[in-house]
Amino acid sequence: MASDILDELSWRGLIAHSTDLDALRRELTGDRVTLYYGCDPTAPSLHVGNLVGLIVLRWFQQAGHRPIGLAGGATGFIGDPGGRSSERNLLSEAEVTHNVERIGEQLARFVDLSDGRGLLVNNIEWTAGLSVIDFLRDIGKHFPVNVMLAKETIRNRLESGGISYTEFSYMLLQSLDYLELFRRHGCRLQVGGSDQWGNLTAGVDLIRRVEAASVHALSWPLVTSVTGEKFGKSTGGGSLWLDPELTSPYAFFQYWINVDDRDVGRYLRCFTFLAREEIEVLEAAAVERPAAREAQRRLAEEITSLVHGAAETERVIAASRALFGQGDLADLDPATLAAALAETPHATVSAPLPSVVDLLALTGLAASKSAARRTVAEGGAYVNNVRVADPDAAPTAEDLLHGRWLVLRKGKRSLAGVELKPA
RNA sequence: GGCGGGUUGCCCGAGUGGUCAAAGGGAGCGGACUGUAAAUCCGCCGGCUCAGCCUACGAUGGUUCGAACCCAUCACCCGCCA
Repeated sequence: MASDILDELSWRGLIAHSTDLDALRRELTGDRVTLYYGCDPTAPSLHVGNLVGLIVLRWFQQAGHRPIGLAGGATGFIGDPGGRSSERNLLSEAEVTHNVERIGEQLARFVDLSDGRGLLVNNIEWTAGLSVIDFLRDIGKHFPVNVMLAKETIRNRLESGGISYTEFSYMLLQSLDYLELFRRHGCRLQVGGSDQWGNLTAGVDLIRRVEAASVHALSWPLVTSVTGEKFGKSTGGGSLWLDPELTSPYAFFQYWINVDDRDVGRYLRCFTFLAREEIEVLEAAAVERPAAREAQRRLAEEITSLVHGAAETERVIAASRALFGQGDLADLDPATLAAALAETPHATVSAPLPSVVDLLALTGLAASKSAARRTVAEGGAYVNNVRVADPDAAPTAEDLLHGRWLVLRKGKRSLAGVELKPA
């Protein structure tokens, strides 16, 4: 049963590279294997880019193995040179500490930590007390610089303007993590995105040299959308965060609802735990009846409940159904309308209603009043689904739904609520 | 330490005294079309009290009627030399 894990991951498009796959498969069919995935605390939240890692950990846990989530309190200070063309800005200690805490909470939601079935660690534990001399003698000695220079991440940086010694050293720290987890917890597998492959194998090499042990690394392909690298960037341009404070569950849900038809099958495979047969049915449906958007709906529901829980997902679905439904907004009952608008960006205003331009800016639908003015001029502004022509006109009392609300829309899919505060 | 090159709007990148809120591309936004999709076409894309005004071309100061463009100083980046 547990032997199916690699096949499962492979079917889901989650295997890019691996060290000896057959040897890994043998280990996985035997005893419980301990594996780890690390995230650096570069922000106070993980984003969808890290979601694959969390999902992979859970797959392994479900297959009976023991996952370790690592929050990089130490590596977060250094900055991973991979995937970028220039140096990172260093974070302050307070930022890193705060971020580690938040990220730990998120990791804990995907990995069952009860009864030692999973672990949460911070690499500051074994690096804080490490002296420079010990580090250079015990770790640095095992890293041939010529090998490091050949790694793709380093090479890219050398070609695009250089790299500091600090970031150059990142690989050593990540390798040290693997070594420590091997020693402390018998960790024999590190998983990560394919951009981490160089760091993953560096750890494997270090363990072979120091401990004469053969351990494994497994990477998944970086998830991309058909239209290019903008995956994970929400339509507003920012990242899609897992933290509801940074990306509202409504916006999160909407992102997945709007996924391109060509991507939806792939995303169902790698971002959900739905059974193969079910995904195949959904993929077929997406081809045969694209208008129904069943696959996107299911994808959005699954991922949103994975990240934000079933209850929040119910609220978001209800809101989307109410606001994007065919019916007249005026027909929605007050409770439904209020609940729906609560999920969208919204603003509260008092007595004399502001102009449409002000409302667009106030709710954040438009980045500025100038942008709002443009939207109106372009015919993209709607109040209660009715296009607005005059940017300076203010909605009247008759426009208010149930005497209190306005549904503001920009374009086809950006909605916001406005509530009139009772005088 | 020396010499040379560079720093432009979300990103890339043109611009070397007025015609510059700054070419072009990408991203993004709106419209038409539609399926809260893609493709295509059209329009937009610094801010504001919007036929006008304000702020911007690494920072500061200067020359000039006038500077992203000239000069000086500083900061950072890149290359070559020591």
